[in-house]
Formats: sequence, structure tokens, C-alpha cells
Amino acid sequence: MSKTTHREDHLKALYALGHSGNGESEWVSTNQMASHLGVKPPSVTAMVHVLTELGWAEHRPYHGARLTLAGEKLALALVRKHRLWETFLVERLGFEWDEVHNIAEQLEHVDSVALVERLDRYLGHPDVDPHGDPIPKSDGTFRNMEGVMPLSELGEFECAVVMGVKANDQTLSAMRDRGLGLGSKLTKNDLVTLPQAWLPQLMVKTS
Amino acid sequence: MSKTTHREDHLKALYALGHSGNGESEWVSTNQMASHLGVKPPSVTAMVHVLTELGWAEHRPYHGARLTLAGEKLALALVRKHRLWETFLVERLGFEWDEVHNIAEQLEHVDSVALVERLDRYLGHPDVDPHGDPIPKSDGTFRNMEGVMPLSELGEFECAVVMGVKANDQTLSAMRDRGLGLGSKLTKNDLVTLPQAWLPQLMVKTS
DNA sequence: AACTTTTTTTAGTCTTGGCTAAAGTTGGCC
DNA sequence: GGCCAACTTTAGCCAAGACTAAAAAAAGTT
Repeated sequence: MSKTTHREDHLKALYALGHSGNGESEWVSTNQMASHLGVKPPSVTAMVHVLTELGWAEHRPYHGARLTLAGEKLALALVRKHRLWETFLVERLGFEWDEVHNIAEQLEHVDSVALVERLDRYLGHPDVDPHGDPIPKSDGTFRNMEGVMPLSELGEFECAVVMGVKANDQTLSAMRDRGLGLGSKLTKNDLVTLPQAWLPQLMVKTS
Repeated sequence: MSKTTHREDHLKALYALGHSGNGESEWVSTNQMASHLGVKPPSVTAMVHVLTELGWAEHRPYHGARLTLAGEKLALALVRKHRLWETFLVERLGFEWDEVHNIAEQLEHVDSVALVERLDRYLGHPDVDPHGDPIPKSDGTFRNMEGVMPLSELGEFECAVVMGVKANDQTLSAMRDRGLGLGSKLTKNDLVTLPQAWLPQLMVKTS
């Protein structure tokens, strides 16, 4: 493992264990991190010192560590890469959802901004990965999922905007051929004229 | 870099420098390998000892190293992965063929047999990568490249087709600017108008 | 409040791969 | 054939990250 990969793994552990979902980054004990990473506590202590030196984490000796804002941004970028790759592996290569974690773990450490952005575009800017976990955007924010739902579940509406597409290669290509893409505006009429199979795949929001 | 990645890099160097095209694995000096890998000669010596220990290379002190049959198999698997990823990056993600080498260099070290096989299938079992270099099959064999030679060695001809390009990223980019790519048709006239340095780099076949 | 247990950090060692400097080989040239 | 230059290996050191064992701090118990 490269120096970078090691640091990234510890950042991810801090994020995974310290992100209780409510948005606050919590203090994480070195023991927790050690068992999460499959490593002994002293190794974690050493790496936490490094992360602190880099300004990515803060450390209260004997109490634990937590990410700084900078560290959290980096962690989110990793989560983004991981979930995009998982999406690719399942939706494009046909892996089962339970086979992809280890592979994505390796792919997420590939260093290329252009690659991530192109992969994101290729996959149709998915909001969630195959496990249903949300995929952070490049700026570290999550897509606001409020009001976004499959076209099939939308009740009455005047005009809806395509916010995401969950479909395979072939379907995406067919959609593109019909001029459908992110940001496309749909009207009631489309509910009838579009292939019915697409309705659950088109994630939309009323506008 | 992981232990494995290091070994793989040295295997690849041995393959790249010792494969003169005619099929025989030649002796490669540690100096050559060192400058190819961007490392000092003593580091190469040390790794060559490791590869020898693993049965992947043989070493004649003060003369050089070369791959064993086992080493060559491993090297071919790496070349296969590298070229499949390059193909994916160009054909699916829309990268230009001069942008993909460094990214593929990282991707090729991802360890998963299933991933390579699925990627191969996803891409339609391609015979050559975006540079026109043949992609080894999983059994280590190549597509038939008979009749393909550098433009510089082509005698009389009416029309030739570009089957491959052996050039660095900069040159590739310059070629692309001139509209040159795989499948481009060349005529006698191009022998004069193209930069002379490109003639040995353009692998062509008469048609 | 003192003692014990648990957790965390520090100290010191190992491995792997890098480097420089020095010693050893090879090979060309007079 | 001997000498010099170039190349290669060996020797010895550094860095990073893992580990074990021991010391230090925190927390729980009576």
C-alpha cells in the first residue's frame, strides 16, 4: 500500500466510525479504528499523528480523534469514488451487490480527478449506489433528495425535471436517442408516450 | 505502493525491455530497468533478487536479468489488464488516447480475476487497445499481427491503414491533432508530408 | 480515596524499498 | 597484456508502517 492509500484508509475509518448520520463528526477511539482497519492500536496512534500533522484530523490524547473540515472533505471524496465504482461494477459489469466492496476498495484509491468526473457522467450522475447509500457530489454535498422520486411514483404534476437515471447501458443509450438526459423537462404527456419501463428508472422532481 | 505492485512494476519493466518483438525474452541490464522505472540501479538489483527467489526471473550477475516462463505469464496478464483498461477509458469514458496511460497504470494493479474477465466481456473482447497494441487473451496468446509493420519499412504501396501507434503521449496528441488515428488511411504522399520521426512509430498494413 | 482494570500511548524492533558510497566485474583500448 | 572507464553489486543508512512489550492515563469499584 502506498503512503497515500494508508492515509486514505485511516481517513475513511474516521469518517465511517465518527459519522453518526446526524451530521456531526464524533470522537473515535484508536481501538475502534484499529479493529475496523484490522490493525493494532499503536499503528493507529502513529497514523493519527500524521493526519494531525497534515491538518486532516485532531487528536485528544487518550480520548480519540476526529476529522477536521479538511479531512472530512477528503473523506467524502473517497466515499464518492468508492460508491461510483460500486455502481459501475454492479450496473455495468453485472456484479452482484455483495461482490463489489473489495474491488471498489482498490479502485477508490486510483488518483485521477478526470476519471471520477467522467465515470460519474458515464453512470448518469447517480444519486445512490447499488446499496442505496447516497453518493456525495464533487463539492462534498449530497444531492438533496427531498422531492426526488421515480417518475412512476409522481402524482399530479405540471412539469418535472430529470434529476437522475437508474438504468443500464442500453436503456441509457435509448434514452439519449430520445433526447432524454439530466435536466430534461417532462410533462404529463410523457407519462403516456415514454416507454412504460422507463417510468421507475427516471428520478424526477416537480418544478 | 504495495509489495505486489512493486514486483509487478519490475516484471513489466523486464517484459517491456526484454521483449524485442520476435518472441524471445532478452537479457535486460539493471541500468536499463532502473532508468525505465525511475529508480537507482541498486534498488533494481534488490528487486531482481526477490523476483529470482519467486521463480519469476533469472539473474546472471553483472550481465542482466530476464523473465522465466512463469514471470512472462504474469507480465502478460498485467499487459492484458493495462490494455483492457485503456480501451475502457477511451471507448467508454471518452478519454483521448494520449490521456489514459497513467490512469491505466494504476488500474492494472487492481487484483481481481473476475473484474478483468467481466471488463473484457463488457468491451466485447477487443483484439487491440486504443494505441493498436494487441491485447493478450487470458491464455496469453495474441491476435495475429501478420502484415503489420512500421510505415518506415513499408516498400512500395498504394494505400496503407494505421493498425497501431508506438509513441509517447505528446506525440500521440500531435498525431490526433493531424487527424491521425487507428484505421486512418495513408497514401504515398503522406510519406513526405508527415513528420519523418513518425514513420517508424506508425504501424501499418497495406490494403 | 485507593486499588484494579481497561485503554492508549510510548519505546524499541522488524520488514520492505529507497538511497549513497564504496568495492567488484566487465570490456574496450592502447 | 595491462589499464581505464563504465556498469553492477554490496554495504550501510533512512523512512514508513507494522508489531510486541512496557509505561502512562482514564475509568470503574469498593
